[in-house]
Amino acid sequence: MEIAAVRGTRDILPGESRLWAWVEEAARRTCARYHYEEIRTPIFELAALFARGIGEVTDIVEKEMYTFVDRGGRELALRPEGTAGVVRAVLEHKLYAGPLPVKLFYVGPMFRYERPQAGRYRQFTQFGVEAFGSADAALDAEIISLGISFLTEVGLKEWELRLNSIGCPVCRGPYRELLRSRLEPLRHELCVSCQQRLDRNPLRVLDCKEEGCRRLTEGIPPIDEYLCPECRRHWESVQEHLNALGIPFRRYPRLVRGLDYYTRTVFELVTIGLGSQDAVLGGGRYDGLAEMMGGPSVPAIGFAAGLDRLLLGLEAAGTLPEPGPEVDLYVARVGDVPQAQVLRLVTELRRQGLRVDMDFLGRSLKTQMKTADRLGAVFTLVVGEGEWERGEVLLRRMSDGSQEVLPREGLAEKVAERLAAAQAIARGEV
RNA sequence: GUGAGCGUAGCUCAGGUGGUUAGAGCGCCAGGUUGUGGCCCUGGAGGUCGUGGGUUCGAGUCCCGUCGCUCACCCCA
Repeated sequence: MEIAAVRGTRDILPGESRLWAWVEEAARRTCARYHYEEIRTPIFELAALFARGIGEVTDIVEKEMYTFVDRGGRELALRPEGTAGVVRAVLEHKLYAGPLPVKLFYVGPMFRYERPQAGRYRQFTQFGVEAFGSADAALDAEIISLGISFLTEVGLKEWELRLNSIGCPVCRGPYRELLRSRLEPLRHELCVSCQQRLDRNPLRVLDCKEEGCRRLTEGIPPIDEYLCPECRRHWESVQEHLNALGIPFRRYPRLVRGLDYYTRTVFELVTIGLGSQDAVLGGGRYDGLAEMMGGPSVPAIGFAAGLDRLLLGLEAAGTLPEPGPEVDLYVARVGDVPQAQVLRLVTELRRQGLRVDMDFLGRSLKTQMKTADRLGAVFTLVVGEGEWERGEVLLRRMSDGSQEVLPREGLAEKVAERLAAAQAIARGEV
């Protein structure tokens, strides 16, 4: 086999796929509780959408997009994140003209051309939430609360909420200039990438991990001391709401995030045990994005959670759910019973709603039992020559090995009864 | 794009200083019980040692290239 899954992509095999279904269900359940509804947007869009939405000078747009030209000459790109497409859809369908706020979520694959490493893939899956049409700080708190509810729902207990406000264009301008004027004289002492950041997006110097850069920026007052009155009020209100909800957070002045569209609130939920890719959920407010994309001014806030990363974190924490039984019933065939009749019986049982499998390899009873055991079958139905000729089958309860002979007629109902009883006992209800 | 580490059975890995038929555990299949799972025992199948070249009487082992994977930087979920 010389053809393998391409770099940065991977197959989710049975065993892991059940975990994905479980995480996505948790996301859907959580969204339902907060009344956020699902939106499904295309996996590819015009490349210009992302350039305009995310920012021309971001790494994502400059070097990480999967772009291609289709047969019609359109410049397209696989979506590198979810927000731009959702905003496009909201504008295109004028959802902002309906009941507000518009509260949406999505789950699906995103694509970025980066070097893969732990918790980072070229195709990865994000669960994201966006709310449009309100600048109320209570909505910021709701979104953050939703994010935490989701993490709680999947059993992630160790997290830290990092929170900051990066203001609006009005207050960010002067602060950017302050940064420039303070750092320009020290330019040669900054790391190479920070020297570039100084020209392009000075805010990003703040979250550089280089020790040297950190020291140089230590004395600079945090951005939240430079917020305009409206942004300051919003920032304080967000914190008050979180306090009222009992959600602990850490003010994190260095948190600025890399996407251009953020305004005011930015936040990150980080987890432990994930190496350097520990941010499992991140987002913020983007009040200017709709307008930047040619629509009316629609304030909005959202987050995206990396599900690949989240699953890694849960695995590291050892809190993933145990696999349950794969079938309710395994049907074992012994002797000269025609396979066609067994298949028919199995199909009847399945039509009753039971989860049933059977042997297709003509293996020994012992091996079939072993298979039933491995699948976690609650019962094994032994279809043997003798009983079959008398119109009977043998039902074995795997937990204790007890067996009973049942008539072939009306079997599905009987098995369903026994199964319900066994499951009630397993749940400790009896 | 930069740096480092690693490629041996389906999986996880052993294989001092080069030496004959390349091993283990788990998994799979069969048997021990001619109709009964978990535990145990026996046997079996399964490997171009990533790949190409070089050194050598001889390379899984040493050298170089190449491909792949992993981790980190960058950035981000």
